[in-house]
Amino acid sequence: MKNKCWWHDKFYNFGARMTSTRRTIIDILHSTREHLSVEDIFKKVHEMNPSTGLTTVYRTLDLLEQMGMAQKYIFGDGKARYELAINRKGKGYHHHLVCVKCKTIIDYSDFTNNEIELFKATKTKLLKKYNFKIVNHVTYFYGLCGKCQNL
Amino acid sequence: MKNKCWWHDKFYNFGARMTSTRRTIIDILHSTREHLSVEDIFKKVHEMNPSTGLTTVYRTLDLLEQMGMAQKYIFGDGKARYELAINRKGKGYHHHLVCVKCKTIIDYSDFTNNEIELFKATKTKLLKKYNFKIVNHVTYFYGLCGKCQNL
DNA sequence: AATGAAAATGATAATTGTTTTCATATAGAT
DNA sequence: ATCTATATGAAAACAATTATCATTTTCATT
Ligand SMILES: [Mn+2]
Ligand SMILES: [Mn+2]
Ligand SMILES: [Zn+2]
Ligand SMILES: [Zn+2]
Repeated sequence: MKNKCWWHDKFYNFGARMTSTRRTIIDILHSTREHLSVEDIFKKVHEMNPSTGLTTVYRTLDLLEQMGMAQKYIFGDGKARYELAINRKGKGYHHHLVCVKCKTIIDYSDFTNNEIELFKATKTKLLKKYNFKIVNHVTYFYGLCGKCQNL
Repeated sequence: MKNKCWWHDKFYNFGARMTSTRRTIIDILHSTREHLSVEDIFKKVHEMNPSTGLTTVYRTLDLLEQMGMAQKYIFGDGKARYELAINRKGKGYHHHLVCVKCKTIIDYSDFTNNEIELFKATKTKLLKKYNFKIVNHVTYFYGLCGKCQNL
């Protein structure tokens, strides 16, 4: 692994090394808008380098999550799914709409000011009332996507 | 199983029968404020009737969820947890605060009018914008409980 | 460029939570 | 009391994830 890239330092500061498999996985996550399962990612890695083991994919995703570079989701189909926390388009924090029928996942990030305000208020309230310090929150909206409503 | 109870009809309408194990499990869920794992529930059932199998506990919880009597949660420790949807104290829909350190789970149900209003608005917005029909939503607040903040 | 210690990897086995299977037992309508 | 659909328990199967350990790779130091 010769040439550096922007995340080299991130890894270094975390006491981790940059390897080609890790870079491949980051690239894969970068290049999709989907919420890939570990198996999905493994298959894609395998196309580039068939000698890579599934274990390494698990370990890398775990690392990325700990570094705050990736988000892990458990939508309810029994397998973890991952997404870059900060992607190329700067898409940051967002929620998810999960179709209970076809399992499609839609990102929902266009929050209204009202929604943003409210979260801040809730944060304050929970700290006061329950002495609970929120570091993040996750919301899943379950329902029916357009297609599935007409079946 | 002789005497009827209030949920007898609920079962009947669902084409399900009332059995002593099912009643035991409902009682267990009724008598706690915790979010019990399947294993937790199995242990308690086992105290009352050691011949009950774990499979039946799984099956019963599944049934209760399908009937809308229980809620299943996956908080992130890899095991499902259950809670009665409508309990004796009439506690209904609520969110959860999950301490990332000690894994304590706190119920959070005292929503402000503002919060309730906003959810309705969001529901409408999502239907309009994504043509997505929400049937329910789940929010997990992750953070540090009072105790764990001072460690 | 060669060296060496720390970190990463892959193959395999082990673990864990959950589901399936199937023969037997039970609920509850008749 | 009888009968049939439903529920059950034991065991095996399953699927996702994690642990183990010998080998390879990274990268700071020579
Ligand atoms: Mn997303
Ligand atoms: Mn709860
Ligand atoms: Zn759908
Ligand atoms: Zn805590």
